[in-house]
Amino acid sequence: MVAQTKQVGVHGRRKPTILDVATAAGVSKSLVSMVIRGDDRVGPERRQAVLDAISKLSYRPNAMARGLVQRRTRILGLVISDLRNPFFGAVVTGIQDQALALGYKILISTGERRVRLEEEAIESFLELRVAGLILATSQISDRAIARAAGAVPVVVLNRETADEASDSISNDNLMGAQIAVDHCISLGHRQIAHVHGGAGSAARGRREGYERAMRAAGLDAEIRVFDGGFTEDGGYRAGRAILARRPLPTAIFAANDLCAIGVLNALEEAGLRIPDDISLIGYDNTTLAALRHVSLTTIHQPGEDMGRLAVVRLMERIHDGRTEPRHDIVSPSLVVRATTGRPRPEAASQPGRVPTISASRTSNTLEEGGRP
Amino acid sequence: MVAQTKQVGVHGRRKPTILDVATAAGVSKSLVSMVIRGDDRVGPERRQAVLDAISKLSYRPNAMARGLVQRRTRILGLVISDLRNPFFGAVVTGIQDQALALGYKILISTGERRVRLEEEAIESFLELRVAGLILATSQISDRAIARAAGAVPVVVLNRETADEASDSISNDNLMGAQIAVDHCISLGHRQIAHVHGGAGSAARGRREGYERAMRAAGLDAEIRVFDGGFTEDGGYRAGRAILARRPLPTAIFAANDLCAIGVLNALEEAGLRIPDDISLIGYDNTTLAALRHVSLTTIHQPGEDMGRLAVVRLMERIHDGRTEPRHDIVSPSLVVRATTGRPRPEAASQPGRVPTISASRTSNTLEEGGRP
DNA sequence: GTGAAAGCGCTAACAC
DNA sequence: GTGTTAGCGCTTTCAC
Repeated sequence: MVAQTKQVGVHGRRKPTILDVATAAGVSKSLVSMVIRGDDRVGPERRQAVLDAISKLSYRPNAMARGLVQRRTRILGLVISDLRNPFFGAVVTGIQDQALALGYKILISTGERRVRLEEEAIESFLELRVAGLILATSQISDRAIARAAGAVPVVVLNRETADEASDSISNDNLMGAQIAVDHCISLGHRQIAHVHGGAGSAARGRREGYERAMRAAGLDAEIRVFDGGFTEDGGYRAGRAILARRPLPTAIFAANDLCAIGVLNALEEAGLRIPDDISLIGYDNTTLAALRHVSLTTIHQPGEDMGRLAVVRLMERIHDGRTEPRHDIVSPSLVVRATTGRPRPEAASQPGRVPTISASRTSNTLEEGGRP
Repeated sequence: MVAQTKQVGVHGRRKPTILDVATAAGVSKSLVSMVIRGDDRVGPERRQAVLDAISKLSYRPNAMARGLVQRRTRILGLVISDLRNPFFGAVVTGIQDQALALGYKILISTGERRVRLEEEAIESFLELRVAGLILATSQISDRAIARAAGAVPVVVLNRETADEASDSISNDNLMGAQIAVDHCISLGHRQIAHVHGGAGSAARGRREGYERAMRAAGLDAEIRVFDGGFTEDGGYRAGRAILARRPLPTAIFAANDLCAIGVLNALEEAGLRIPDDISLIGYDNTTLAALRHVSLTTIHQPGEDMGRLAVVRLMERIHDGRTEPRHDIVSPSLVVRATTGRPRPEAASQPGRVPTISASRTSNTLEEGGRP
């Protein structure tokens, strides 16, 4: 009765169950269960017998069966919209660290920036009965978030939720954008353009911050917003659009690092030198920005900390039964690297230089750009 | 009997089951089940009643219960060692595409380059009874792979497995490395160093290919291997090590793009110009290499295709019952960008080049460093 | 300490 | 077409 042989390929073989282990070890089901769960009131010899049987059969407990009966899992679902954005690498590290420390596993799903897929990913996690959900995606609808939050604790990263039922952790995009703009202004720039990040709320905040800072500096008339997106490609297109208009801005604040890189590509392609001809500043302080070869001035947000905090917030709901929403806002900060400098004294419209690929922006370009 | 109220926070509430839906709709469990599964022999009015009840209760089928009884899931597990390596972005895209098309979902887990965590991730997937496993990690032990392959179809990416039970898909690292070295040689380089990628088998293959190509060209005496790793950091350290020895190589073949970027950083920091002073070539053709600002000559491997193929191979085992292992090797190809060029003809100045102020300064540094 | 029994939520025959 | 029934593999009282 134990060994029915219905074999389809190597893996069609029926996997051993706890009952098989019990039989092999000559004990009962529950004894095996206790051993697996580390219950201490099991005799050492029987425990060993069970352990032997487990390894002999290479038995692996069925997480579904266990989850079913316990009515819970220790899995946290993480939905990331764009795996290629290195900012999420930092976030994942933080989440993973904290979750592991608390005995939870994390499973990641990505919709590859397609809203439909992302919502399906959430749905799948919910069907799997994950203990909590971390949403690092700006594209999903509020409705979808509310739906999810009705079923399981949810924390949303870098997105303002009007939702009462979910927590959120964001960096202060308004502040970050203002810091970025103020940095440019303090260097002497006035014509500062912004490349907008698209539909998400993080993008909206950054844009809003940009406009506020410009207005606060009396630069209302200089506000220029170009459509871009959170991708290199979007940035590249925005860069081309910027180049097509006159006068050129003397500084550009891009929605995020990826986008800034795209802008950078477009500018360099046109023979402009950064920061001599145009200053450029990004957002996120990803590893990309830190590459010495890129050396992008940017706004730092503490991704790892945000990831860790997300798990903590989840646990408060899961274990402590908290129900009031919490919305944490972490402060961004400025990281000055090599893509921002003083504007040229003379009008900025001489893209005639021959750009050599590697020497276009090395150490003493700053001297030249800074010359009075 | 249906509504027992054991409430812990908002989410402690017992989630609706198929029975609740049946009661609400005034039908039986199995009728509900049929509706959910899209069985066509259900009357339209009852179907609608069920659908209404489902949405009213916001019922969500329990994937664990379903999986338990069906003894299978339609989930593919993907273990990635390093989310920050953009090469895997492409791989994930390919896998996701193909899996979705075939009605499978994918779940990703990462060990953040820590072997222990990666093996635990595999174990978790196995306990979850995933239908198949894709391993994109070079660090895991053969033993662990064999273990996994004993339980479920496994395909390993970019790693040679001696294992009989699992499939693999790799690019031809030997060939790729040879292409890289030959490219350098054809440009006139002889002193070509290699930055080794560490413990993985992909790294080993690339190193082996490097050495073979060098020997084939009669450059046995010029073989220089520096420890690096598949990270920017490792590359940076290797770059420093290279700089500390004389004579400097005229070209460097790095284990992968990330590593090459690190080398690049070290070289530029020392004032060297690429490719004028030293040529540099990477591996993977990640988005990183394609950034115009980096513009790294590199070896392309078709990540998306490899991802898609991985899913296909899995399906062959899952559905067609294939049991003989298949080991696919895809061909890498050369992508020439801006980091490789002819070696300097012994400290002579390069005509036809328009050096900027900074460029002339940095080239001086090199002459000094390169003098015997 | 240990074993028997009762489900967890669902699907899949199998009757009606 | 529709309802009834018997488990899937596991944990968890509760007797012994």
